[in-house]
Amino acid sequence: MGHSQAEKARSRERILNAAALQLRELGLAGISIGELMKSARLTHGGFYGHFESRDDLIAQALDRALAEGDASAIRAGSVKGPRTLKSFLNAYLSKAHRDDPTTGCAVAALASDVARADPRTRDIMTAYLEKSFDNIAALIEDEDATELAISVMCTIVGALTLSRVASDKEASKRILLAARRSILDYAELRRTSRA
Amino acid sequence: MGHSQAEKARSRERILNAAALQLRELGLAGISIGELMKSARLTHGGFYGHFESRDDLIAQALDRALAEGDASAIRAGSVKGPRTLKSFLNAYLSKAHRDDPTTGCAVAALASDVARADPRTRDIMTAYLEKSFDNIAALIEDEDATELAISVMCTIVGALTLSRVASDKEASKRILLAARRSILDYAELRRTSRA
DNA sequence: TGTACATCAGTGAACGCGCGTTCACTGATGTAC
DNA sequence: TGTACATCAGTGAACGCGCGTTCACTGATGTAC
Repeated sequence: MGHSQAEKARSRERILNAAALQLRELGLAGISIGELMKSARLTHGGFYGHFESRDDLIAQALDRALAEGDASAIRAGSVKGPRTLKSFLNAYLSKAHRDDPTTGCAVAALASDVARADPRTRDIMTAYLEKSFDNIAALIEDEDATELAISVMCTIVGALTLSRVASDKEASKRILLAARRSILDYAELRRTSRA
Repeated sequence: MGHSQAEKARSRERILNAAALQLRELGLAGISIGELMKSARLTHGGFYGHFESRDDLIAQALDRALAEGDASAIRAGSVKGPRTLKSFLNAYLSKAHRDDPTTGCAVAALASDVARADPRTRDIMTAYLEKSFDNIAALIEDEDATELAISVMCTIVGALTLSRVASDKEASKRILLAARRSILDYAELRRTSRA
């Protein structure tokens, strides 16, 4: 069985990582402690040695899912060359991201779930949203970068979510492309109209 | 008790209307047949005289919620004067709409839920999305109205959802305003740059 | 108009099930001598 | 180095609960005579 502090910490990590994936796959309501512990190669009873309650786990898993989705977007967006608005959009609005919610952006995967959740849970995503706005604003040269960044975030989250709703492959692709083109076109128009 | 066909149909309507509200309030996973029947002033057992199963109910309630949310947006958007992109956005991205999901747009309320649902459920929302794109396109004079309409839909659904996530009143308002201003600004820039 | 009967919308007890949570226990490891 | 004991991460049976679903039943209404 083993019981060093380090081993316990490792178990906790396995649970939390699995939860961050399952949260995005199944939604806030879809996570089950039994299934979660099974996928962390443990039995359900041990859960309460690591977390206070299901709510506590969900709060922490949401935090992790947000950080992880963010990190993977940053990685994917800068694979070739420097990180630009365009490279970021290409990664975020890609088929790969659409088809694998479990490792992707937790906002797109969980926004309407979290909108219905208790304030504590909403606080967690709200804090991440502010960070996202800043990150996107940093990719834009514009006199009102923050406002544009907020609207870009709304568009890409909406587009990714709706592309996952769309049961028709063609329609799904069209949503991703329309969002991507409109954002880049708008950014360009603002730049030229300023000159 | 009463048992004319008309009375049964009226019971069914009560159930379906309550379901359409509760779906947007609680999400696909949040609807409970017991609670639903209670709020339709019936007992749980009677449910199966009206619907085949919970899944069947959810499919029909989603359809109704989408239609109802759409109708209310159209009504609100045309209260004063003619229906324009601006008046539509004012209604859709309003505090009133943000604060009452139960009677509002079912896409904003349920998109990430439906993204995880079975194809049958996704079909229902997909069909509605296509209609929405057309409705929005009709409000725009643009040479590529459809593409713009898709991106507008993504932005307003994202904005409304994220404004409901935001636990801070100020931040929530800022999201609605940023989306509204960006969309109108973009539409305007396209118009002037064409000339 | 009044009585007897058929219909069937709605009732409520019962079902099996999976859930979150608790807790007495196990047994591998670390520590003391 | 070897033995005895304490620690405590993880186990698994048990809990109460609410869920979706089934079904024998009730009793108000509509119909036939």
